[in-house]
Amino acid sequence: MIDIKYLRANPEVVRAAIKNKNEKADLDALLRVDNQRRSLQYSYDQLRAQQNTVSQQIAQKKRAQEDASEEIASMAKVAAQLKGIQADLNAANAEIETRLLSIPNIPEADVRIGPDETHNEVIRHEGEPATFDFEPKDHLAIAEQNGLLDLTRGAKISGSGFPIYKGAGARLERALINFMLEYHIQKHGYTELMVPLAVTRKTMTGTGQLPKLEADMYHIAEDDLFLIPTAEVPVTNIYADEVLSYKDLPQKYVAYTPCFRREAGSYGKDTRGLQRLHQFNKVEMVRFVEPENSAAALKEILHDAEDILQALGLHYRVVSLCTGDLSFASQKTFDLEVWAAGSKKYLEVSSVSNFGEFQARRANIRYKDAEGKMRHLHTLNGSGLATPRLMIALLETYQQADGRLKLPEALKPMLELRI
RNA sequence: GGAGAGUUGCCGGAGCGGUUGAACGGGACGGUCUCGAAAACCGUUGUAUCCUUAUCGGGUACCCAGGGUUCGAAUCCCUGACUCUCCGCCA
Repeated sequence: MIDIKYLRANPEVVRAAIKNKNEKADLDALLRVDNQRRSLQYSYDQLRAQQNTVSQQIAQKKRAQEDASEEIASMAKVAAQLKGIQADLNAANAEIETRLLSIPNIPEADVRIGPDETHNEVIRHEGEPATFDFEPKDHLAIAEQNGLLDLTRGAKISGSGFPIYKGAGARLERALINFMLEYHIQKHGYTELMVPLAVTRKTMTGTGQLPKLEADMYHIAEDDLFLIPTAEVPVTNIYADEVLSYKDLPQKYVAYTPCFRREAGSYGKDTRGLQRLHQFNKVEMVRFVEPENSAAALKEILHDAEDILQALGLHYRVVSLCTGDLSFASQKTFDLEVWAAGSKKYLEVSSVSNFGEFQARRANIRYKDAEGKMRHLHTLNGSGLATPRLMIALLETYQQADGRLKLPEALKPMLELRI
């Protein structure tokens, strides 16, 4: 959530951010209601002050057994007046809240301005693409030959986009999740959390998925709960409506969860095999930091995610997202795209973002700094990593001429696989 | 799913509808004392918003949330959320 005081002072900055992020929001209407609200609040406060004073006089008179009917009569009028103002004030506050929730975060100054992903900037490449002395197959062919997946039956029981991992495929998936969790816990110092997979509307609003993305969520109407699209949602919200101490910061959490995405309107776009799913597994890193440390923390999370790809010997590139491709809540994001050697393309396996105080404002997460001042902390997160496309890259990179796989050493301790 | 109890400030815990932002105790912070510490004593101890985004000072709101009654609500009424206990169901 944008600070309304900042918005009042810098409407043009916010207007530009909305435009550069391809969002829509009526700033003028918001500023107008904000003005109304403030003048209503002023009238309200004045009348209340009067009411409080006279009420005490009434109390005194009553105690002294004097007649206070005149005061009571005049206060009855004030009370009626207050009721009307209160109603207007509530309406104004509700409208401001609604409009404010639809204003995106402001991209950092060094984020390239561009309309869509074609304007993203590839910052660097790491590792070398695998080379073969045969024609490499794509992951579906490899999975089929080794019996790793059963997408047909997954679709039968739940619809397309709900994969079944089978036999060695299931074990590999489980090994990957465990490998990444342990890596972040042991080498990067994260604390693991296991969190609810269904969350409230308020929680979903706290991190910025709602109201914008409601159509992309699986919703349980009876309880008004949403299946999480990422562990970011429950993990970031663990401190909603709390005040931490600067001594508690920074905090680093890692969580594995399945993720659920309806992906409304994305049919037919890169959906082959495991590329785009309604349910997939992901290990997510989340950090709570003091504002002055969030830029450095962003780089650290990026490296934490990259470490996984490097440990698995995969070639990838780092992409800095332009404004048009930034998520609603993000102010700066790097994507990691892994090389799929058989499909011969880069696939996004991680998104690492700094949200500044945007989510902290929405979720009302504050902390007291060393001077005892109350401030909003900064939140960040990064996938570390999402498994489906990682699986694609692994299968395609480590395939051999006979169709069997020779998986990287790093996974050995997690699972003795012979496939 | 059924029955009951509860939700007050950093914590514990009071609070007849009218100087209650809230007794009392604890904690924390500052000070006195001390070579230093402990103890003792004194003082301070919230958030948001507005008046003026300096300071000082002041107004208003906040006792789970939202409504209602009243001149006036932490206190009365209604609805909801959550917590605890008992019963039922269940991995």
